[in-house]
Amino acid sequence: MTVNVKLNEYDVCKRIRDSVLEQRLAPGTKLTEEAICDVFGVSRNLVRRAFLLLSKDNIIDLERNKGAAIAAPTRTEAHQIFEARTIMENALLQQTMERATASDITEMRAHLEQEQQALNDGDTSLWIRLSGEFHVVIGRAAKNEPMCEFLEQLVFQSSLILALYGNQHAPSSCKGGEHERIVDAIEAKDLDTATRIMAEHMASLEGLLKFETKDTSQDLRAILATDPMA
Amino acid sequence: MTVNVKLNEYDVCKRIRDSVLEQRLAPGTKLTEEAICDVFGVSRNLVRRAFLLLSKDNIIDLERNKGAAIAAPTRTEAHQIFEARTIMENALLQQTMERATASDITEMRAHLEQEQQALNDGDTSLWIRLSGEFHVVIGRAAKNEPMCEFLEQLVFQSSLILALYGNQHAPSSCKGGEHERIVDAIEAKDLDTATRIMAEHMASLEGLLKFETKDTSQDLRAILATDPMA
DNA sequence: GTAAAGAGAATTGTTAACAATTAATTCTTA
DNA sequence: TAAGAATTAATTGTTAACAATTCTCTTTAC
Repeated sequence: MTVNVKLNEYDVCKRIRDSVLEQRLAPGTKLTEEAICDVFGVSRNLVRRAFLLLSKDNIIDLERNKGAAIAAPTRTEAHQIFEARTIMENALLQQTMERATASDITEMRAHLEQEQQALNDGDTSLWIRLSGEFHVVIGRAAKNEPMCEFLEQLVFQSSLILALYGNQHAPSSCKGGEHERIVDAIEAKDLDTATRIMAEHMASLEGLLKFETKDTSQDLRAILATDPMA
Repeated sequence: MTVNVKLNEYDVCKRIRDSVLEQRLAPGTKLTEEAICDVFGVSRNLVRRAFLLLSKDNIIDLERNKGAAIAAPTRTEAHQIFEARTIMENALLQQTMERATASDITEMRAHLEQEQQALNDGDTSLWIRLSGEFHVVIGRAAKNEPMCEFLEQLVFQSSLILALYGNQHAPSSCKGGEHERIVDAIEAKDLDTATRIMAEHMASLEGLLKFETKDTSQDLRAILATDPMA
C-alpha cells in the first residue's frame, strides 16, 4: 500500500509532470481541479498552486476562468524549442567536455545501464523518460545550474512535442547507441565527435515529427493514480 | 489618483519585480504576506500565489513556514548566472544577426533613445531597467521565444547581483555607447564586431562585482507603493 | 432544421476563519 | 547577568463556504 505522506504543491507538480513525460497524459488533455484533488487526495487550493507552477514551466496551459490543459505546442513553438535545445546541448557539451569529472562519467555510464535495462524489460515509458534524462545528466556535468535547468525544461518539452507530433517516439531513435557514443567521446575529450553525434542525434529526433492532430480525451484517474516510486 | 483596477497575481509579481529591478528593493529584504497585502490591497491568497511565481523565477527565496525574501545569490550562483548570460547573449546575437528585420533595428534605435533620455533626465533607476531591457530587445530579434525568455531571466538576475555586489552599478558601465555600437554592428551584419563588443560589455559588467555583504532592512510600503505606470 | 436565448449544472475564483508553525518576549534559575 | 524554559505574539499554512464565470442542455422562434 502506498504510504500516505501529505503531498505539497511540488509533489503534485512532479506527479503530473512524470505522467506527461511517460506519455500517460497526452498533450491537450483537460485537467479539472476536482479530478486532481480526488486523484491525489489534496485540497483545491494546493492543486491551483500546482497548476500555477506547471504553467510557468509550460507544462500546462492555464487560462483564466477556463482551467488547465496539458500544453500542446504549436508547430512554430515546437521548432523554436528544438532549435533552443540544439543550441543549449551544444553549449553545455563544450563546458561538460572541460569540466566533467571521473564521477560524472561514472554517473553517465550508470545512466546508460538504466536505459539499457528499461529497453530490455520492455518498459517503454520508463525508457522514454530515461532517454530524456540522459541529456540532463550530460548537462549537469557542465556545472552551470541555470543553463542545466533550462535544458531540463527544453528536454521535457521535446518529449511533449514528440508525444504530440511524433510518429512513434519509442525506440526508433536513441537506440542506435548514440548516447553511449556521446559518453565515449566525452571521456576521450573529443569535442568534435561529441558535437557531431549530438547534432545528428537532435536532427534525427526532430526528423520524427509529423505535425498532424491527435485525439486527447483520457481517463485522468487511471493515468495519474500510479505512483512511480511505489 | 491611481485607478483601482483589480490586480491579479501576475500584476503583483511585476510590481515587485520592477521594484527589485530599479533597486528600490534590495536583495535579502524580507517580504511578509501581510505587508504586500496592504501595499497592493489584495488578498493573502493572491500574494501567496505571486510569491510562488516569483520564487520560480528565482526573484525571491521561499522557505516553507519561513516566508519570502528577495533573492540574494551567492558568489558561485552569481558567477554561473553571468556565465550563462554570456553564452546566451552570444548564441542569440548570432541568430539576431541572421534574422533581425528593419523594424527590429528601428526598435533597437528607439530603445537607445529611451536610455539616453533617462540618462539625461538623471532618472537612474529607470536607466538601470532600460539598460537591462536593451539586451532583451536584441534577443527578441533572434525570434526564439524560449531562449529570449531565459535571457530575460538572466538579465534580471544580473541586475539583482549588481545591486548586491556591485560597487556602484549606475552609469559606470554601458554608458560608453557600447549599446549603440552593438546595434551599429548588427545593422552592418558585422558578427565579429558585435560579438566582441558584447563580450567586452559582459566582462566589464562582471568586473563591477565586489562580493561583500550589505545591509538589507527597508520600508516596504514606501518602496512598493509607487506605480511606475502612473 | 438551425440558431438564438435561457435555465441549470459544472467549474473556477475569492474570501475569511481557523490551525500550525515560527519568532519574540517574559520569566525563572543558577 | 546570562542561559534556558515557558508564554505570548506574529506569521504562515489550510480549509470550507460562498461568489462569479463558463459550459451544457433544453426550449423557443424563425
